[in-house]
Amino acid sequence: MQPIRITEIPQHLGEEVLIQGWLYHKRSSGAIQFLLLRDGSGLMQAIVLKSNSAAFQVAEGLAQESSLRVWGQARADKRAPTGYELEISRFELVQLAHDYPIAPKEHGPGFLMDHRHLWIRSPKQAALLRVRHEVLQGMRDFFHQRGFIATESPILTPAAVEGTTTLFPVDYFGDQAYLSQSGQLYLEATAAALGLVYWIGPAFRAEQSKTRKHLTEFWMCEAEMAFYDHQMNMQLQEELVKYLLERLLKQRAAELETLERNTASLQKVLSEPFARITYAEALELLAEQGLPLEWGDDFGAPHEEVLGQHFQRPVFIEKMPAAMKAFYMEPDPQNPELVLAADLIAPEGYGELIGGSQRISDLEMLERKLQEFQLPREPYEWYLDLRRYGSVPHSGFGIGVERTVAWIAGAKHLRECIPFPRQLHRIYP
RNA sequence: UCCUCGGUAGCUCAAUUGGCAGAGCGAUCGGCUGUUAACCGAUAGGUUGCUGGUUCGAGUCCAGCCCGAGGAGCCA
Repeated sequence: MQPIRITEIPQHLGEEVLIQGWLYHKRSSGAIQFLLLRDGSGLMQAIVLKSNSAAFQVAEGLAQESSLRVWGQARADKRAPTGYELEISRFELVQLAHDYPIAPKEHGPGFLMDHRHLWIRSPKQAALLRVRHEVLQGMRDFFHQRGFIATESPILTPAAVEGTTTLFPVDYFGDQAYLSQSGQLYLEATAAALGLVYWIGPAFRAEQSKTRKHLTEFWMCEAEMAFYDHQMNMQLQEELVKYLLERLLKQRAAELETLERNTASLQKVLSEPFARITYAEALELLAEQGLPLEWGDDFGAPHEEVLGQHFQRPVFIEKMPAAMKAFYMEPDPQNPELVLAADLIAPEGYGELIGGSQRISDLEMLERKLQEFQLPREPYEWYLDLRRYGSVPHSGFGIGVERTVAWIAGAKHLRECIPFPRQLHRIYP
């Protein structure tokens, strides 16, 4: 008999089916035992009656997370937690588990993180990982549908991309190399080769960050578009985020339900355009809200919170002072003190989702900027080549995978939005 | 790196002014004819993070260290 997955049960009511999975939880009441099974796709209740003595005996000896194959009749039953249950006729115990460490009760974050390899089996964590899958698959589909080429940037890099954030050093046959903090510069090269490109890959930041919004190893989806200006860039970002939201609300409603996500605020985001304000307007708004900033100051967590609260939807903040952003950003033709960059701030306190900008295409200006930012020229020679040979206006952005997952899923902490998070002083398991 | 809080059974937590180390969950055994983190009874389970100090006596007070959590800065 071909096994079916728990999510397929509604299509097999009244049939004898085979489910392969693990025991999530067990209850018993005299002549009946209730087994809560999980198979990776979902949870479902199975029952064993005492009249089936062979199966009943096996069920009595089962402990949490024992692996098994069960055969039985699938049916609808209002008393079952998911509305469906399986009356077991036969068992095959694959492996009997003993003393599973994670009990069906509350645990502290330290304990759960030490057992992350097992924690991901619990319903909410598994749901988060399915949401993550859908977000990543959505990104791939979105770009593929628009004719973007999926490409790659190197993880081992010879120099800092932006020269600012702390990097993880790696010994590279005696030379100093670093784990990449962004694939952007390389994407600019592939965009000049392929036109429209994107990649999804890890980024590494050795910041001593210790907050729920940061990981030392996280995933970014970065896109780079030849002949795109700043406005087209923001438009594409908005379309991507809305596509992901719409897809998740449709395809992963069950997971969002498991996660107890209030989807009304997400639905609302779909119904209207994202807010767009300039850095100068943001400063005015923040001053009105009692959080004044000096010109040139970057936003902190409380400022992002206030902006998100004010708009109740994602908000682009564009045209920041050039000095507070990266060297490669195109100056605003209206005011060269500003750059054609935009950050997309998520609502509900989830922080910065996207950072993007139009890139400098003029060779002389880029050379000048390297000097202003006191960056060495040699490591960037190849990057300058892109401005020597067929330079075009181009733009791009990077969207944080975990932050997108956290926002859509309503997760409190980024560490739950990646299978094995890497955090300050935590690299086990 | 800075600020705040914490570390007691496998887990989540109690323990009065410094005076016999406790409960629930989990585990094990038994009971219960539809459970919803089922319920009822029993059993096992401890170097109170580490080192030193004060004291007749320290889980409790003091000092140092280690580890964890939350927040800040930085960013995606």
